[in-house]
Amino acid sequence: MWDHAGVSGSGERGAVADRGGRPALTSARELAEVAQELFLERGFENVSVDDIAAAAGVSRRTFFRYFSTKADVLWVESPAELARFRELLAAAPPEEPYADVLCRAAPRALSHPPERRTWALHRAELLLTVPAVLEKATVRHTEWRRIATEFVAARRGSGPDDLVAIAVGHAVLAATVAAHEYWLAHPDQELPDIMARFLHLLVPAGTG
Amino acid sequence: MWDHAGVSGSGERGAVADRGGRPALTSARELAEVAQELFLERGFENVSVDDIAAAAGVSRRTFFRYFSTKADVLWVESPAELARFRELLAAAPPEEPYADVLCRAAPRALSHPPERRTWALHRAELLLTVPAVLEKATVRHTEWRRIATEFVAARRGSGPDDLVAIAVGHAVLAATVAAHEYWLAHPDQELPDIMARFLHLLVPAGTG
DNA sequence: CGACTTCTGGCACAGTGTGCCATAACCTCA
DNA sequence: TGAGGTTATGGCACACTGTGCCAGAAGTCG
Repeated sequence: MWDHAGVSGSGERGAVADRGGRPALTSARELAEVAQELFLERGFENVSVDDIAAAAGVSRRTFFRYFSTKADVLWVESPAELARFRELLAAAPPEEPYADVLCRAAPRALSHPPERRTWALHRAELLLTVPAVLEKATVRHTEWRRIATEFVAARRGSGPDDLVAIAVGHAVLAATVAAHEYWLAHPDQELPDIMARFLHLLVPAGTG
Repeated sequence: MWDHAGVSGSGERGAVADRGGRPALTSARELAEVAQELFLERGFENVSVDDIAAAAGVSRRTFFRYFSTKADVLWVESPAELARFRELLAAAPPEEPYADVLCRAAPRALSHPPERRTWALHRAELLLTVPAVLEKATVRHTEWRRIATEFVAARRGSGPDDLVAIAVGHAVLAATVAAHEYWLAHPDQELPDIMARFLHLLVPAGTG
């Protein structure tokens, strides 16, 4: 999940040296591209970091400067998606019920242009089926959840102990994960639609 | 989470040779005990498998015969808890609404005798705060969720594509995780109570 | 005793991730 | 042209994880 185009966040070194210094040989995106291709060909565990580095024309050591983990290479877009989620929530009209805002913002933050569809599907497949990758998901999931929780807490004027805010955060995450799994099983349907359905099922609506 | 006493499942070799052969020097439980102690003292990442093995009086190689991963040592009780969850669901009266059954069974499957309380808290802390451990949680979470989903699907007479069953499964898991996190922040409260509250908030009840 | 079974320990090996350091490639300013 | 600063790279050594392989220990049974 979290598949979408956008500007990479942390690992990005950029292809151009704008502040002087030696220009980078590659970029986080380029590495991610190469890696994902190899993963799809041979399977995640059958591709070593050396393989990725070699295919990208850099050294192993350099790879680990762009990504701190072999699995992290599949989460390049995550910071952009999280940022978009945050922005969509912040831009929502204050009088709109928070449940509605979330049900609208979450699918949109993870939507992608049509030409990226198969790419996103491939990515989702890797993220959801490869255990080693799935495990690394926890950190991103927590962040995604935290955004929703804090949004609800702010709307409700409550603190970090608000059971409802916590519950809604978990519900949003659960719906997101569920939707991606369902999408893999039914690639003919559209991810945002699936997400919306799960969100309406899962987000506690009775409380405003 | 998933903290409770019970008979370990897979890794258990037992302390007695009942089918002939050399008797085991240790047991999965014993290893887990030693390991958890070390983790609490020095922190998960500052304890190597060699350390655990040495403290338990076995070789590194033997440790990996009991547990396939260093983190797995913290999930010894998991099979027992999953089994209990399954049993509680199976034993529920068929006329009771599935949401009620789940809200009753889930907290009970993870409840523990009072003398294990601090032990369970320590365990939960390790499971929820140490990234390397948290990551390994996904597999157990999936199983926990699957049990709930299949139970609901059976009750509703639906298949694996039933959105409601999937959503409820995710809701049960979300409530379980949320409850454990909340418990860590409020150790004075009782875990089953917290779980019940989150379950009532999160499990879609409108659908029977 | 020998035959069979199970658990153990040691070793070698591939792979991951990190710290350290020398060096390459670019900038600006003189 | 060259010096000094900055950034990226590459190589090496190292600790650790997890696995395959195999010899051998320690029981049971006939």
